[in-house]
Amino acid sequence: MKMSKMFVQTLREFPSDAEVVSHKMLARAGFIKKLTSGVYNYMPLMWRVLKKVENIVREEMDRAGAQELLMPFVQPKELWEESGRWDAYGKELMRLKDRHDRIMCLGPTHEEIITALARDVIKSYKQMPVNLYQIQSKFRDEVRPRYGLLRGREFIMKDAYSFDTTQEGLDKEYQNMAQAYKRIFDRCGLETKMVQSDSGAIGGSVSHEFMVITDGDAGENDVFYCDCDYSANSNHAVSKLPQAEVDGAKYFSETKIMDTPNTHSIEELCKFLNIPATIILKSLVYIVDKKPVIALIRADKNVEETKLMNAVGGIDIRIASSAEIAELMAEKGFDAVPGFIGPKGMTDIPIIADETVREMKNFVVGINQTDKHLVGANLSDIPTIENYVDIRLVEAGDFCPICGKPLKVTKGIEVGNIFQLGTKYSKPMNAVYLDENGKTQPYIMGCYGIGISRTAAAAVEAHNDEHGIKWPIAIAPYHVVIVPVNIKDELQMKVAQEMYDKLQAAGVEVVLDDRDERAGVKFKDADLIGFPFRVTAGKSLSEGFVEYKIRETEEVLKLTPDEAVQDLINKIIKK
RNA sequence: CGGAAUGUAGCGCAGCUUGGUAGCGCACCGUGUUCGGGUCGCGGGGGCCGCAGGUUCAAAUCCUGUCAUUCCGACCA
Repeated sequence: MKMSKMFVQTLREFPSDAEVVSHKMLARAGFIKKLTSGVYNYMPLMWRVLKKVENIVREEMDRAGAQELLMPFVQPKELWEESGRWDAYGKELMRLKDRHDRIMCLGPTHEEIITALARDVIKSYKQMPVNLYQIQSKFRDEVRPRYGLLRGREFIMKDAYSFDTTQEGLDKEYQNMAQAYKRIFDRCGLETKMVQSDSGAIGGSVSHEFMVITDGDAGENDVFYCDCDYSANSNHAVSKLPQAEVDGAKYFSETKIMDTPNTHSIEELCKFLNIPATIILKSLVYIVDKKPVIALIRADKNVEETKLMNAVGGIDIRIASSAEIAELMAEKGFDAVPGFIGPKGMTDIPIIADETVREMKNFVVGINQTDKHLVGANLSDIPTIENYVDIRLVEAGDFCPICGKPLKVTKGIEVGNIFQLGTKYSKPMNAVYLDENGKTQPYIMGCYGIGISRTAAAAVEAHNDEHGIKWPIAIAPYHVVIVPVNIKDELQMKVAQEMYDKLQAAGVEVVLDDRDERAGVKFKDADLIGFPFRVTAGKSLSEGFVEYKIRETEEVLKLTPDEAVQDLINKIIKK
């Protein structure tokens, strides 16, 4: 490729709407151009990168025994009603009408479609196991698109779906996919962690996310991990806690109601009573699927909302507003403001207690009276708790649940995920086969996603410096740029052209920067675009050398043109 | 969906307070100059000042509405 012909425009400055480094770099280097919020044109350089990621994914999926197909991007409402997700999925599902007023949606994922397809084709246990995948654009109408390709509304995704007759079969395929994912991200030059996670709206039980670990702003998820291999997303992490004072006996000799004026926060209450937060039972009101839920937890800890939501089997959760709390109090015949709420009298409302509550004794708890708390209370003094569930948000410094060492926390970008769906879709959609005994059974399903465009952006997050991108070789748009410093210098151009021809003949993807620009411009663009290698034909040609620069390490070698060509062929083609 | 800001040329911005010929830098075209880290000069082209109303002799500028974009929060792969 001649640089003079390339459809690309690098910018002198970063676009003002870019926040994270991958977005800034990709926009400035001419890889992407925004069409509208969260929707981007993939320019030729970007498309080359995306195709490379796709091909790695494709090769590894095929190698793992999966088969590629392509499903429709526009989907009918009816299938989503069958699975129950038409109402459950929320506003991210982009809904639209066709000319006959039939209601459709743009595919944010394809469980419904693949399940419907499978039930038409897979009639017998003999047709399984099977794993089907596709690579295509998805659309999710995100509330707030941002971070360029990391969180677009339209994005490219690989999604795979497996069908098995047994849980053992699913387990096996799940491991198979986990290994394929490891290979895929390794080949893309990305270091990832496989972490336990919540399965969110897709549903199911077991799931893991593949996270690119980054210290940049773009890491959206907290990942807790330990030297011993344990790692989990914050919405799924569990931990052991250090010993804490959980018996308030030395502060309270009897159980009684005490005046605690103006103690609206735990901090104020601690100060007023001169006690640690570990002997306060905190009561929080959440709204899960529009209905109130009370969460109880030791007051020095915080509730992890996804865990709480799962504990009551909901699909949507938020903390209650003070108006909603007031309404709830009025309904139950109390008159208390936040800060004095407690489980007392909360009949017909789910009360979920965290594991930390179990061992508390002689503690302080709200009793739904403003400016009062019950002190020296015990579990027998509050409504019977039927279920103790871990709903606690893990914090750095908590101890690893496996080995007991302190957990560390880091930020990660989720680039892939794997879920065990079980019969979550096959059952409601009546997607069944006949087993060996001629009995009808639902498929046991799994699903496996990789964000293709997000992976490319994550690679930029992980590989850049102040000058621009440093693409890993496997997904770089081109391997090498050859820069004749002055295109009017016949020797420089001749050597550059010869190297270009040889590299191209050997299968190296090479760009010849034949633009009539000053050296500085070409060097800046080469760094910005992020070619892994740059070969400069310039003044040292008088001594018979070209300059050979490795973008990743900034290492510069003086080689003869033939040596440079050979070295590149060795590194890129023969690797 | 709550809070905040911004819409002026492909990109980055000024002008708006105090209404009166639409500007600057980069990019683009022509030309000369320079030639190893975003040269320098001269000459050009390109804008319904987001959109719609209103006030006014006159609106990028003032008023109202609307749309879009971005940031913080909540949510989310």
